[in-house]
Amino acid sequence: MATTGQTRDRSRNRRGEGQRLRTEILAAATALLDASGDERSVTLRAVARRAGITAPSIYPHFPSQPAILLAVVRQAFDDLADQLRSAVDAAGDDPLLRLDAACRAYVEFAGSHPERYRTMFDGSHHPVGTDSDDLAAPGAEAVRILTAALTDCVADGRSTSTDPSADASVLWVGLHGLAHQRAVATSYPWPADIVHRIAAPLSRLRTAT
Amino acid sequence: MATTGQTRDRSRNRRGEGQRLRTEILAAATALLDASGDERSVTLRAVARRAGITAPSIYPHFPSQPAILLAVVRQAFDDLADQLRSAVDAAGDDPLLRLDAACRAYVEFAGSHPERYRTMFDGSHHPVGTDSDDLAAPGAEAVRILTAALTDCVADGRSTSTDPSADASVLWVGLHGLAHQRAVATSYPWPADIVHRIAAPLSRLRTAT
DNA sequence: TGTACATCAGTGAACGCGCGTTCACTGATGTAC
DNA sequence: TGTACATCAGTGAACGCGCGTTCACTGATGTAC
Repeated sequence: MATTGQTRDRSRNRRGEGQRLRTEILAAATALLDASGDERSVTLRAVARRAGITAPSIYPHFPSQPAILLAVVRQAFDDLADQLRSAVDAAGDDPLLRLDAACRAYVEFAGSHPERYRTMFDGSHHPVGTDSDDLAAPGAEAVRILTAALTDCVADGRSTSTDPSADASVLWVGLHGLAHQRAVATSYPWPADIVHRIAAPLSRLRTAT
Repeated sequence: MATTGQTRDRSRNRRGEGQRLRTEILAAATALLDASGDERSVTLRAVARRAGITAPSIYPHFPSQPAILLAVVRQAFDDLADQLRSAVDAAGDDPLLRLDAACRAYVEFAGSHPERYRTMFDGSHHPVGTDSDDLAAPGAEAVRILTAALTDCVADGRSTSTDPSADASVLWVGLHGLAHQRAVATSYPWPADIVHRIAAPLSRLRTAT
C-alpha cells in the first residue's frame, strides 16, 4: 500500500452536491493521519492525492492547510464524546458499571485511534476561537461525562468523593496519562486491569484495591 | 527577538576543539525547540543559523536532521532523571517527603520545559536502538526512581501498596497525564494541590484524602 | 420541446520558498624537521 | 629559530524536492425563456 497513492477515480459531484467533497477531504485527511502515524504527512497536497482531486480543489472547502487538521481534530473530539456516551448508555443502570464503562471507552478510543488521540492533545490544534466558549478545553465534554458518572456513584454510596467535579478532573488526568502513553507506545505490555488500577483509586471507590 | 536570528558571531574553535561545536549545536536545537513551541521549526538550517554556523557544518557532528532532535530528547531524559534524583536527595530522610519531592519534581520539569517534555513523549523520537536495552522505555529511569521512593514508603508503613513496582508505574501514568497536560496547556488553572490529589491515591498512602 | 446561458465542480500550470544534503573549497593552526 | 606541510574547522554555492497558494481555465449540468 503506497501511503501517498490516489485512492480511486472519482467522478465529479453533481451540481449542488459540491459540499460532499468536504466530507471526502476530511475522511482522506483522517485516513492519512491514521495511516502515516505522523501529523507532518497530512499536507494539503497529500490529502488531495488521497481524496483523488487536485490540490486547489481543497480551497473552496478549507481556507488553509492547518484548517484541515483542525477540522479533523474537532471531529475526533465529537467522536470521542459520542463513544463515551454510547458506552455509558450500554452499561445499564449500575453507576459503578457506568463509570467503569466510560473509563474503559476513553482508553480504548486512544488505543483504536492512537494518531488521532495524539494529535487531539498535542496542543497545536486548539481552536483559535473568538468567543469565550473556547475557554473550556476541547476535551471538556469527556470530563463532563466522567463527572456525571462519578456523581451518580457518590449518590449511590459507591464513591467517597466529596467533590465529584474536582475528582472527575483528576480521574481524567489519570486516564489521559494512560491513554496518551498507549497512543504513543501501542505495544507496551500493560497488565489487563490497568484501567481499573488507575481509575479506582482516583474515583475514591469504596471497593477499591 | 527574531526566532530565526543568529545568536552571535562565533569565532571558530581551535584545532582539536571541534567537538565543542556538537555541544553548541545541541544547545541551539534545544533553545529553538523551547522558544518556538514547535518541533517542526527545529530544522537543520534553523539550528545552524541559531548556532551561528552554516548548515553543512552540522554534518561532522550529526549524521542527519532527525539525529539532532533525537540527541536533544536523550539529553532531556537524562536531565529529567537528574532533577528527580536531586529533588529526592534534597528532601531529607522521610520517605513520604522523598516520594512527594519526586512527584513534584516530575511535574515541575514538564512545566518548566513544556516543549521538551512534549517532544520526549510524543513517540516520534524513541531511540531506534539495536540492542535489547532499548526494550525499556526511555522514561524507565524516572519510573525506577519512583519505585524506589514508593518502596521506602511501604517499608516505613506509609503506603499500603502490596506491589510497589506495579503501583509506581501506575503512579507514573498519573503524573504523566498531569505533566503532559501542563506541557500542552500551560495556563490551565489547576488547584494548588493537584500533584498531591493525583499522587496520594495512586501511591496508596495511609494519610490520603 | 429546444436552446442559450449562468453556474458550479474541479483542473493544470506556475510561482517562490525553505528544506536536507552534496561537493569542492579555504584558511588558520599546530607539527616535523 | 624558521619554514614547509598536513590537518582540521568551517564555508559557500548548488542540487532537486515537495510544499502552500494563486490564477486563469474548462466543461458538464441545470435553468429561464
